[in-house]
Amino acid sequence: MSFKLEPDCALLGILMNKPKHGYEVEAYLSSEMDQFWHLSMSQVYALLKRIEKTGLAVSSEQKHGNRPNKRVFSITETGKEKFFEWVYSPVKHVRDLRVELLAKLFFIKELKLAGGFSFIEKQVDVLEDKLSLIERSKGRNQDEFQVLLYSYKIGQIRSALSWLKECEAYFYSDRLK
Amino acid sequence: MSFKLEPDCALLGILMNKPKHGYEVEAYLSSEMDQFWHLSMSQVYALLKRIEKTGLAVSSEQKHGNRPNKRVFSITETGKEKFFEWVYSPVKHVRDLRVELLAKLFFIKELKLAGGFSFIEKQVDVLEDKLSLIERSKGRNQDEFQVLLYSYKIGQIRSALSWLKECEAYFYSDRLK
DNA sequence: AGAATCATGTAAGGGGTTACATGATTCG
DNA sequence: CGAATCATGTAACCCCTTACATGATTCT
Repeated sequence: MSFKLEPDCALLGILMNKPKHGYEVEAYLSSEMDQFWHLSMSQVYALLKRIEKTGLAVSSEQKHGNRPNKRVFSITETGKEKFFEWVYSPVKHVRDLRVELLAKLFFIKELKLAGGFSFIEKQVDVLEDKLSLIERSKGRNQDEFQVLLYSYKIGQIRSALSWLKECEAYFYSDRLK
Repeated sequence: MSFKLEPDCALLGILMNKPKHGYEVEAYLSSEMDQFWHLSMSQVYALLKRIEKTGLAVSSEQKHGNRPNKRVFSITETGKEKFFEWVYSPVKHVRDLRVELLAKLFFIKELKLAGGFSFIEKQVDVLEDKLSLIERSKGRNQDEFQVLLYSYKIGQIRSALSWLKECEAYFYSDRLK
């Protein structure tokens, strides 16, 4: 893992349905995902280049009239594997819920992938483990400031857990898969 | 503002009590602040250099025996102004509560600064404004996914707000200042 | 005619991480 | 005697942001 996975995997998700060129990817991002994630034009091109370099996608030029060529990126088999591995892995840190977990949920819904319900269960487990670890540490600790920090984390995790219940409702239709 | 304020201002806080050299700053960081914030040795040296370049601190070499010289950094008047401005400003984003707000609270307590209680009030106001904005947007919005995102944010802010009540208790002694 | 959209990038610059380089002293 | 601590940095590398450069087409 030589690069940060998050933005690359999300772009892979965008290429899952059909091959797209940079401008198209950006258009998709800003119309469908802008609510929770944003990438600049330049960054999209840079990431697509990186994704190609690491073998997760391949590109080919498409001519159209005398306008500049489009460089169309298609996801490879390796890319698909990477994407599925990513999309079904719960995030490890609470700070990654807002963007990365949202992105995963988005793709599971958007690409009509199976297992959304059980994916959320996995994320719940991760957070519950974290919660009980912190609660135990808090009990053992006397430092007032440290206790304040633990309280913060506990609050954030509890609120995330009850939000995940809402997410389960959103994925209710996948329940039997 | 040509640089990210957060780490620089925190280092300024460490220099507030007395001048320190790089190694000492790092030692302070890892013994007192490591619970919520970490900087590598190299990064400490780099940041101190930057702080000096921007006039927030000055350094002088101190010889001691035949060991390598210490470069001791002292905060300047400009640096102090910057620090006070930073330390009493509430953070604008929920994502900055965990590290940056904690750091501010830490310094207010550690340096026995006045106004901790009212600082927390300011932070509460910022979050309440954000909360009511989001709640209004949520009411107007029909998209299920967007609503899920709003729910997440609302949950995080509510939990942060009730945590700030705990912080007020921690700063109770400053109440009359 | 001028603005927005389509379409692709490069360049410069800042931020941060990890590894590397150096060397004395002090503790166990 | 070897490990940890004291003490300072540089170099390489990756990530991301902003600004810049180019040029056709289509909408108003």
